[in-house]
Amino acid sequence: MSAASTAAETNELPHRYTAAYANAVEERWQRSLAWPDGKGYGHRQPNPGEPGFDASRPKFYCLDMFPYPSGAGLHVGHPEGYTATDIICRYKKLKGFNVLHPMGWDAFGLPAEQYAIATGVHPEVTTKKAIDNFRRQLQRFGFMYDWSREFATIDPDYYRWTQWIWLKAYESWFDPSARKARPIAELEARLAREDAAIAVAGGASRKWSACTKRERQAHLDGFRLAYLGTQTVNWCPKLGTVLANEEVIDGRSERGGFPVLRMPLKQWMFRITAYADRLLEDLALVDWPEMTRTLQTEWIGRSEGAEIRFAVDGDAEPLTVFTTRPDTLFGATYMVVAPEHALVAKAAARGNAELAKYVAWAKNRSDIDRQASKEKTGCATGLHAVNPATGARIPIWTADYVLMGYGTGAIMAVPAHDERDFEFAKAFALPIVQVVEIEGMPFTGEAATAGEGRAVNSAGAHISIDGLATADAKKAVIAWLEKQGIGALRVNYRLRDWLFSRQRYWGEPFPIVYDADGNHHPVAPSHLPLVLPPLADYSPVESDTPQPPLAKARDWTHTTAGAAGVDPSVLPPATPVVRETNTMPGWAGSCWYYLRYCSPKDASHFVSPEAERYWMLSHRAGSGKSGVPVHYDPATCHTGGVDLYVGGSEHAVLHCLYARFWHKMLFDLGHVSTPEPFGRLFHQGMITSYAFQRADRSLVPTDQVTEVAEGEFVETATGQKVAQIVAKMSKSLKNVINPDDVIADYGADTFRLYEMYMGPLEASKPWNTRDIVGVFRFLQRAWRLAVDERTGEVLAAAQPDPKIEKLLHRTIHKVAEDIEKLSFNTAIAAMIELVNAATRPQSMTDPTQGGMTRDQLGRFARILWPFAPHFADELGARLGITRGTADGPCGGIYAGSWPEHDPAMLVDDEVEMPVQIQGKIKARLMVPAKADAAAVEALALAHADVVAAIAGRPVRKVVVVPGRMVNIVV
RNA sequence: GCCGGUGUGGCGGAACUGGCAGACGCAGCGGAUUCAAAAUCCGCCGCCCCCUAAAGGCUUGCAGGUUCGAUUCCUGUCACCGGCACCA
Repeated sequence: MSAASTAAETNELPHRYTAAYANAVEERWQRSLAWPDGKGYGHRQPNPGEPGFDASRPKFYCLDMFPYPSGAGLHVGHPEGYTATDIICRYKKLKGFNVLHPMGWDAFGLPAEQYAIATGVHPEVTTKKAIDNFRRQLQRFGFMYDWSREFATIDPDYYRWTQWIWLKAYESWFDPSARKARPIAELEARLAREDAAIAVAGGASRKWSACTKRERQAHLDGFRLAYLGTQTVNWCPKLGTVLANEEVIDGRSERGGFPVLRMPLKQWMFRITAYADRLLEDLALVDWPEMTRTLQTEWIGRSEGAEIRFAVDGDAEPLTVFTTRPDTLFGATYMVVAPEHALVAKAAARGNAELAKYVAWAKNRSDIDRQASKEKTGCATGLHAVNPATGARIPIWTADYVLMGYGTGAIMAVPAHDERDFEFAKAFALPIVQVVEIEGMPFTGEAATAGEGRAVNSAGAHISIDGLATADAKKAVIAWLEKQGIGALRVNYRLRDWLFSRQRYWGEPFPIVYDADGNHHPVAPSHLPLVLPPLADYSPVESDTPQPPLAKARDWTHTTAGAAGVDPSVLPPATPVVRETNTMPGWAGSCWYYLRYCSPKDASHFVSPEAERYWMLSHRAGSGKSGVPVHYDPATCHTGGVDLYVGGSEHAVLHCLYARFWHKMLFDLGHVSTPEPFGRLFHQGMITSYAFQRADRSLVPTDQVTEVAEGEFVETATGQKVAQIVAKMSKSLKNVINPDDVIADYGADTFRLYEMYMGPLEASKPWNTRDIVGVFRFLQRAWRLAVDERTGEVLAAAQPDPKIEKLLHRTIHKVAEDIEKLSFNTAIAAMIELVNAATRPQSMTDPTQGGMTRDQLGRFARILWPFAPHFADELGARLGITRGTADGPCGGIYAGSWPEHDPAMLVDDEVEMPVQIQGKIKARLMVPAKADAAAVEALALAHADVVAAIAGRPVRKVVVVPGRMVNIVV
């Protein structure tokens, strides 16, 4: 299948565009455009204020999702998005934009650490090797990144600022009245000024001035955006680490089968829930795929309802629940609390053995198990609550279908109108009372009826809502609850605060120390970075209590406040302290990397304010403003951020939500100028591969299959027929394509063209090696059109062919339009059509006849340049239009030189119009493009074929769409 | 179960705002060139009916609807893919 030529051909046609020739051309251009420092090649984009910066040009910030360099190198999915962004960036350069297109490495995290533990090679070594390999591969594709801006998240110069941003969150709180983050010092000053009463340990409250420093600190800690909180996690003592839910099966670790405990663990959290509403609202302002916005909306999961406090028999503390259906309060016949709920512990303390047993069982039941079996389980607590509407004494149960992490971890159960409550009531013989009548859904007692309707059986001594529609009933109940002081309107979110600690080595250390009393204190920003200490043994510790690997670095963890860099006003320098040994999760570094690219070398800011403003802030199209805005103005500015962000939809929720959260914090604190990080987001589809499937749906590796006939495959060993299907590429199926091999066989330009020609960028599509030759032949044909394969001389027509000139204008127009739409497959199709039309027939012996003129070839080279840059640069050089120096604005073809097209060339004088009768085409007719409807109708009705088809029937109606078609109804 | 997406020739795909379905590429077939082959150039190429051709009929997952006209809009339905999943 190799496109390599034979030796004989090479001798005869030394300038034939073969794979070897393409590779030589590509490597030569990559060398000739290389920067003297050897750090890359291509386009270096200066910042405002730097030499060579042109303020008159518009800006375009285009970003690829941060790659995680694995030891396996690039797979064919990586270059798909990267080629797309390279095309649009090169196009924007030809259109005269200042283009920021950076690349770097997301290099902390679990995969590298697991690999290191398995191989015994330090993650720093393997990670750096993987980065070097990734960079080499990306450069071989000819992607014109600004390599002068490259960095990795593991660089101390970078994670210094990751730690700095985390400290900003630590030092801030969310002010609900202003709906934004503010320095916590402002809160502290206000509390002192107002001498506010604050809650202190033991449930008492005390004036600020009467509180101890500790009490004040504890109060403030409850407001921090980065705070120490407790969350139930899957802890595996044997593995010495926390496990994700999907890594736990039947209470045991997926790997090794070791017992896993669900235990509460104190860890660093982010108060992302404070931003839930803004994260939701601002989704309306960004140009993102509808699907992604929907996913984030559902992830945040806003729901409106009420909080209701039920009095508990024999307990001063009420039981608070959240419900979206306060109108069904009369139907609440029992209560359920999560097994982790504080009330359960109180009840169990009375010596209820059965309850204790149930709770112990439920607590260790993993989420996976709960999902596998939705059979209702539970246990009565022996406690009772009072339904405030009916005054009835109702039992309080505990059951694991109520989740501690949502709402208040407690519900009022309305079995008549909630499927889950109904199942539970049936299982434990609890009373069921209908309180809503739904049209078309009579309540029979056989099943719950969920939905809106009218309240029934809802009249009591204190409140009556009978007959009210659900919406009104809700309002009435909430108003009554508020008046009684036992409830209120409340908004609840599915989104939970973000667990930000990992018991792992390969991550950013937290700039935090603890004193002897366990109080935490920040490291002063001036002492950053807090460098990850080198550790020879970074494998997890087997233990019943979490002991992160960093705990082994005793010399590092045990230090003094002064040595750690704690401000002397906070702790005296000689105070012994212990460092935080958890590290940040893999997400940390990717939450703000797009900002660092704006000024990657700035030693005094995480991003230079001027650079940040230039690249991130812009006026909205049609706002009538131009130039760089001074500050964000919602009336005239774009929501902001990166102009085009391209990456897979697997990051649609977590990464894109976390980054938005960080960005909004920084925006509130005045460190960035836009409310959103990514103005426009696009997901490229997945590149799949063919795989083979037996009749029983099991899969067969590709190398164990033989094609016996066109499209017919059998398993080689058994001769059984197998079906060809589309599947993800995987090592086990042996259907993985290595980009290096494809480049060797066809060259990088062909690879780029093939991936863009496969189909729409957003669609997932199967790799088919057989199809690559199509775009390779296109390049060969284009080369042959312009260059003599024997001599290497340019072959140009002396005179332009008017038909080709017209087609060239149309192609220029279409390619520009399609690039703007990211419709690269159709842009390439248009260029193929142009080249096919201009190709000389074999019978044409005089090369100055046919083909294109030098000028036409030059314009063609420019529109091809974004797609196949090496080819276009080589052609451009032969035509004398390529500068070919490393520091040119584009490296190759000139910036701002996208060819003009003449709009007059896009219209035809005469058009062919089909004539339909009853919607079926019966004739075709050539009419002047400007002909009016009446004239076209007359021409159509006079046409011989039309007359014959009408066959004397009366014409009832004639529809004429000028320039399109004629439809005659008889 | 819920939400979202996608279904077009042998294959990947194209089609503006409801207006000629199948651009372009692959595969296949035929021809020119060649001693021959490769490469190249030219042409054919949705399905059915048919010896062939003309003519005709059918065709955008399936069944309906709206319309002069539907791949496009609406209703129902099937299949596949993705996400969420006891969220009160």
